[in-house]
Amino acid sequence: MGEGARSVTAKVLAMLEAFTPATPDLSLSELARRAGVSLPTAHRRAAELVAWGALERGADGRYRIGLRLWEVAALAPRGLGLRDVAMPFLEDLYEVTHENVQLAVREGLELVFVERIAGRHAVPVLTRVGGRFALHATGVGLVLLAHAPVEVQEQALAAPLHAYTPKTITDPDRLRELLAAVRRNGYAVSDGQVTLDALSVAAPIRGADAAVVAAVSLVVRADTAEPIALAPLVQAAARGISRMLAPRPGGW
Amino acid sequence: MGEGARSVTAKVLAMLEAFTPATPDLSLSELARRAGVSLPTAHRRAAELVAWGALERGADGRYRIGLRLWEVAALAPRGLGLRDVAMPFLEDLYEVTHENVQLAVREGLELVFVERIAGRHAVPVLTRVGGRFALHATGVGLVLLAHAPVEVQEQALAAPLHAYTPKTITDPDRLRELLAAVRRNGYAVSDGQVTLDALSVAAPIRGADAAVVAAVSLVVRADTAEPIALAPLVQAAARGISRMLAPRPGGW
DNA sequence: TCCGCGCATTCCGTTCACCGAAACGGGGGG
DNA sequence: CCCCCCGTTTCGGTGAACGGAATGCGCGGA
Repeated sequence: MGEGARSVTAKVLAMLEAFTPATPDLSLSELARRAGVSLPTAHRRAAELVAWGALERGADGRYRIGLRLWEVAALAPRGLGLRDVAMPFLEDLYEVTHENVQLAVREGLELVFVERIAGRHAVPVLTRVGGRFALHATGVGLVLLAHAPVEVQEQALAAPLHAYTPKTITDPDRLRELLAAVRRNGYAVSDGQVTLDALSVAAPIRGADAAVVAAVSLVVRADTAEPIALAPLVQAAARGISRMLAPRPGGW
Repeated sequence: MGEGARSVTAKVLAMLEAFTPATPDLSLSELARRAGVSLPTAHRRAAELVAWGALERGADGRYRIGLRLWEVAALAPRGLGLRDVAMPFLEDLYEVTHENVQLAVREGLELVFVERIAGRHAVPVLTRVGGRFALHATGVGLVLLAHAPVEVQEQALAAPLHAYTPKTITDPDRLRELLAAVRRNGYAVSDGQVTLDALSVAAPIRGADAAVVAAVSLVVRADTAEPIALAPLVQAAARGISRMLAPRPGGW
């Protein structure tokens, strides 16, 4: 949001944005400070947001994101809309492997995790439904980047690429080659590129116009499987989901 | 929202609320009409919401709920926060049965579905993640109502109760008895009360202070199982989730 | 072809919704 | 007692927000 004079809408949105996974509940003063609005303004806007249900205020006086906001947000076609279509296929993939299954979409230069199914014994992963991550390291991220518009690819490669582990590929030229291989192979592999103990294989999901709109991946413990063995599974799930997203009356 | 003069925040929220499962995408005029704001106002506010990501405008000029809103809303403790905790148990329940698994919370006089896992061959159910439903007919609804504050129960029973099928219990006295049985038994059964072909068994999930904060259910095709056989499964899942919600450092 | 309708976008004079500094009261700690 | 932080309320000033009107566009029907 711009500095100085800000619209009411901008302030309200800034207040919603003040909540993060690290700060899921906030006092009024914290909320005002994080949103960059004065205390009385935060107080007034918060009262409205609470009355509507976008925020909830607990007995402790602290604010949290409210269920009503989530209800409305659940209508986002690229969020739960996509997830609803994909869910049966994600379930199948999970059931066969009992490993992490992830569904993600690209948002600008990042990915957003739309769904994640993980059993209790699956390898821990640094992802959260609704959370964002870089494109260049994860399996789903690589798929989304490989199929993104060229401008997006070049933009992503022009920025400094964070090295999550010694195996993360941060050299733009190497990454370009990798992205070309992803497009050629029809799947991406991320081996120890996010955490050293995790291997993920991801495949592209195509939407109504055959453009890649999301990616699905399996994340397993490194050294427990070969990517080649996992790829057909993941690709089958991706193809199934793509089929469901294909054009038809009232389609997505 | 009040009539006549309305705050900016109220108008913005009314615009978000204009989207429904039946109308997930709207033209500007439709959005303005549904939200009860003038066209220029809707145009201005929509532009801000789109810039921030709460709404997305497609090439067709139509507006949809945006991914950014969902990202923020994913932080709702009673939404995906609860779902994250419950997911492994829901998965277990799904895997044993391959039937519909549902997770819901109470919001006023209605329930909101927080999660739903359904295989491709499960009985069709009238539920949608993020959607609302009455309390008096579904398994999860009965559990939530049975454990709701007395004022809520009396309020719900005082309203006209919709009969989804001839088997739906709409008589307040009969419903009171049923709710008492739910509390006694530790689970609820809804047999043909929502759709004639569906039987659901639900159990309460308790939060940090042992109060019932959610309910989990299994929905199967009627006449394919006995509630008594399903109840222990559902209750085990509910107990597992409750355990994860129990007080502990940084707990939910 | 012309006309009517609905749509989306922009303009502009008016006004009241919104603002934040300040005040107030409460709680906790030294 | 003083200090600090918090949350809530007050109130005069003002500019952000408003909507009717105008404009231009596309579409369908006569």
